Amino acid sequence: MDRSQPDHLKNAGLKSTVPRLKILSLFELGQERHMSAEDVYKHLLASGDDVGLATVYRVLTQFEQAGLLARHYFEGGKSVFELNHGKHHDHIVCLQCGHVEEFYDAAIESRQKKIATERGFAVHDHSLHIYADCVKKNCPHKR
Amino acid sequence: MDRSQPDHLKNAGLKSTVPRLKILSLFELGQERHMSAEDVYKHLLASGDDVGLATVYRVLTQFEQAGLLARHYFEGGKSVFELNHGKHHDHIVCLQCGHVEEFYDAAIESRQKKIATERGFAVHDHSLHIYADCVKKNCPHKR
DNA sequence: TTGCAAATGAGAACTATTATCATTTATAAA
DNA sequence: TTTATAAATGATAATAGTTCTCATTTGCAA
Repeated sequence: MDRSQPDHLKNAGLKSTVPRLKILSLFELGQERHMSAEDVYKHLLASGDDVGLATVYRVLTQFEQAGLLARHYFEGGKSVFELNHGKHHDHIVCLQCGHVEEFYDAAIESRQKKIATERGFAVHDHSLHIYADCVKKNCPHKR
Repeated sequence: MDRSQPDHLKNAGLKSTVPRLKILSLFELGQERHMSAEDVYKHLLASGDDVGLATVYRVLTQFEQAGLLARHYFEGGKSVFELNHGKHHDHIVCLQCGHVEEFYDAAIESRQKKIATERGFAVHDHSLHIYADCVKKNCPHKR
C-alpha cells in the first residue's frame, strides 16, 4: 500500500510540519525532478506558501540525511536535489539548457567498484556526470 | 626538447609575469598535485611570495582556459586544480583525509560515450568521482 | 489544554568566487 | 635604452550559495 506524506516524514524520524510537507509534495507532485534550494524556494513563493529560505536549506539537508532526497553537485557549484527513488543512477547534463537525464549502466558500476577495491578504498558513493549538448532535441529547455 | 616556463606561458598566449610563473612552478615543482585556489594562495604566502588572492583566482582560470591546468569540482563545493598532463583520467577522493588518486579505465570511458551518443547527446566532457575511505592506507594525509 | 522540545523565520555571518578600479609592469616600438 | 601603452596586478567591494543565531512559533505527548 502507498503511504501518505506525513508517514514518509514519520518514518524518517521527522515531525510533520507545514514547511516539510510542502517541500516534500513539491518533489512528489511537482513538474521538476531536479531542483536547487533556490528553485524550491521560488516555487513555494510562487504558490503563495511562504517558507523561509533557511528552512528550505535545512529541510533539504534533513531529507537528504533521511534518504528521502538525493543531492548532486553539478558543475557550477550549486547542489541539486531529486527524489530518492532508491535506484542509484548517474546523470547527463545538457550544457546548453541545463536539462538533466538519468542513466544507469551496470558495467560502469561494477568496474568502478572493482577499481576502487583494487586500490584499497572502501567506496562510500560516487558521482558520474556527463556534460553534453542534446543535439537531437534542439534544447527544449531554457537554462 | 623541453620547454622553460615562460615558453609554456607564451605558447598559451599569456604574458610571462611574476605571479603566473610562480603559480605555474608551484604545480610543476610542488609536492601537491591537486590544489584549490586557497591552497595555492597559502603556499605562495608561505614561501614569501605575496600574490593577491584575486590574482590567484584569475590566473588559475586563465591556465584552465589555456589548457595548462584542469579544474575539478569535488563534493564540498570548492574547485580543485591540477596540471593538465593531457591524459584524461577520473578521481577517487578519500573522504577522511582528502587524498586524491587518479585512475583511467577504457571500458568505462567507452561505455559513457556509447550511452550519451545513443541518447542523442554530443559529449563535451564528464567527471567521475568515487568518494571513499582509503582503508589500506590508514589515511596518511591530513585534510 | 498545557508544556516543552523541536522547528521556524529573519537576518547576520561565512565561504568561495568574481568584479571594480587605481596602480604597476611587461613588452614592443622608437 | 627609454618610453608608451595595453595588459596584469592587488586591495577591496560585491555576489552567490549556504549555514548559523536566536527570538518566536508550533507539533504533539502527557
